[in-house]
Amino acid sequence: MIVVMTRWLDPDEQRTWRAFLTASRALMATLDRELQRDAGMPHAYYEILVRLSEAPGRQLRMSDLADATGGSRSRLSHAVARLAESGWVRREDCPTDRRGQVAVLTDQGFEVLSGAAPGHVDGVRQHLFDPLSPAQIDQLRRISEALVAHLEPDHPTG
Amino acid sequence: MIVVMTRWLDPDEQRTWRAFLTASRALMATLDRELQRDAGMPHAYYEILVRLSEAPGRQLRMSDLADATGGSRSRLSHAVARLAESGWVRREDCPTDRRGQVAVLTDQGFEVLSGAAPGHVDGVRQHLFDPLSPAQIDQLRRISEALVAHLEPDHPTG
DNA sequence: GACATTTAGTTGAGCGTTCAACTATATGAG
DNA sequence: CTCATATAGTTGAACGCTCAACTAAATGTC
Repeated sequence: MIVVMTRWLDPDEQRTWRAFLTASRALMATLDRELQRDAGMPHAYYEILVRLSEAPGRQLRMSDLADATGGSRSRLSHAVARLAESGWVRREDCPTDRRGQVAVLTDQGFEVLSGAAPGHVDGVRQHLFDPLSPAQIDQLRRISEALVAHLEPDHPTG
Repeated sequence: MIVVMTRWLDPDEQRTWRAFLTASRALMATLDRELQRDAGMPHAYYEILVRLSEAPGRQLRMSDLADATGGSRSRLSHAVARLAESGWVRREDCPTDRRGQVAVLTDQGFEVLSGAAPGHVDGVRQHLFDPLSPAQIDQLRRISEALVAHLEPDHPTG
């Protein structure tokens, strides 16, 4: 039996990891707080509305919506239930698969989204893009895509 | 009254923002799941133990610990209560400020941390550092530090 | 065509975070 | 010294997410 020793993070890696942790956490916390304050919804719910608004007919199968927003089916089920209570999303039976459900963005949901979007985009600009140079923005895209490509293969969906 | 139009994200910015969102979410979700599975605690709690283990006497004032882990005092209060239930952290009155509390890492807490650390570091390596080139790792540090510098100034602490 | 397996989605409990309200002590102004 | 204010920390409710267990319908196999 061979036990491979853990290679610890050297000071530079330590610094990178903690900076990344602090930055992404602070960024998400800030955007979440802004969205909660201005639109009364967390960022995760905003994203659901965005994906629906972009889909043909402003509707999407639950599974597709779950994949698009990168969460479990369970999470989406709860989230759509909540969004339906608010009147921003409506559920419909899927005509082609009797197990399926389709989430539909309501007109009211579209209104709310339209009201929230400008402020949110301003926030993303202010907190993410403005502090970075064009070169850094490009680097961030490549880095993120490399990480996604590496992580995606096997992520459980609950 | 002047209303400044929101400048929407162009396709490139859109792509960068979504990639970053997906990457950081998937990364944190993965590390969280691994830590929960291997050590029975979420990443946020692991971080609390790490900070305590690094402090002189393995102890820290609640406020300092809250700042170090980048969360609200309320969150820390709840978290330390939970960690104390597990026997990993102990509270003590602060000798110099009678309002104050000191969180102390217990020997058992140190053991648990020592057991969890190798697996977690492996995870960070595997999911964050391995997919990136040395240049990208350097870029990520600079980008993260720029974002932190821009965000830190005013973040409410609840 | 019957039966095992897979897929779609829901449900409820448990947990961690947020928010607002609160207690208690420390600090600063007059 | 006194009173207003600021700081340290806690508390409970509301909320969103995870996990495991579950129902129901679709698909593959013999």
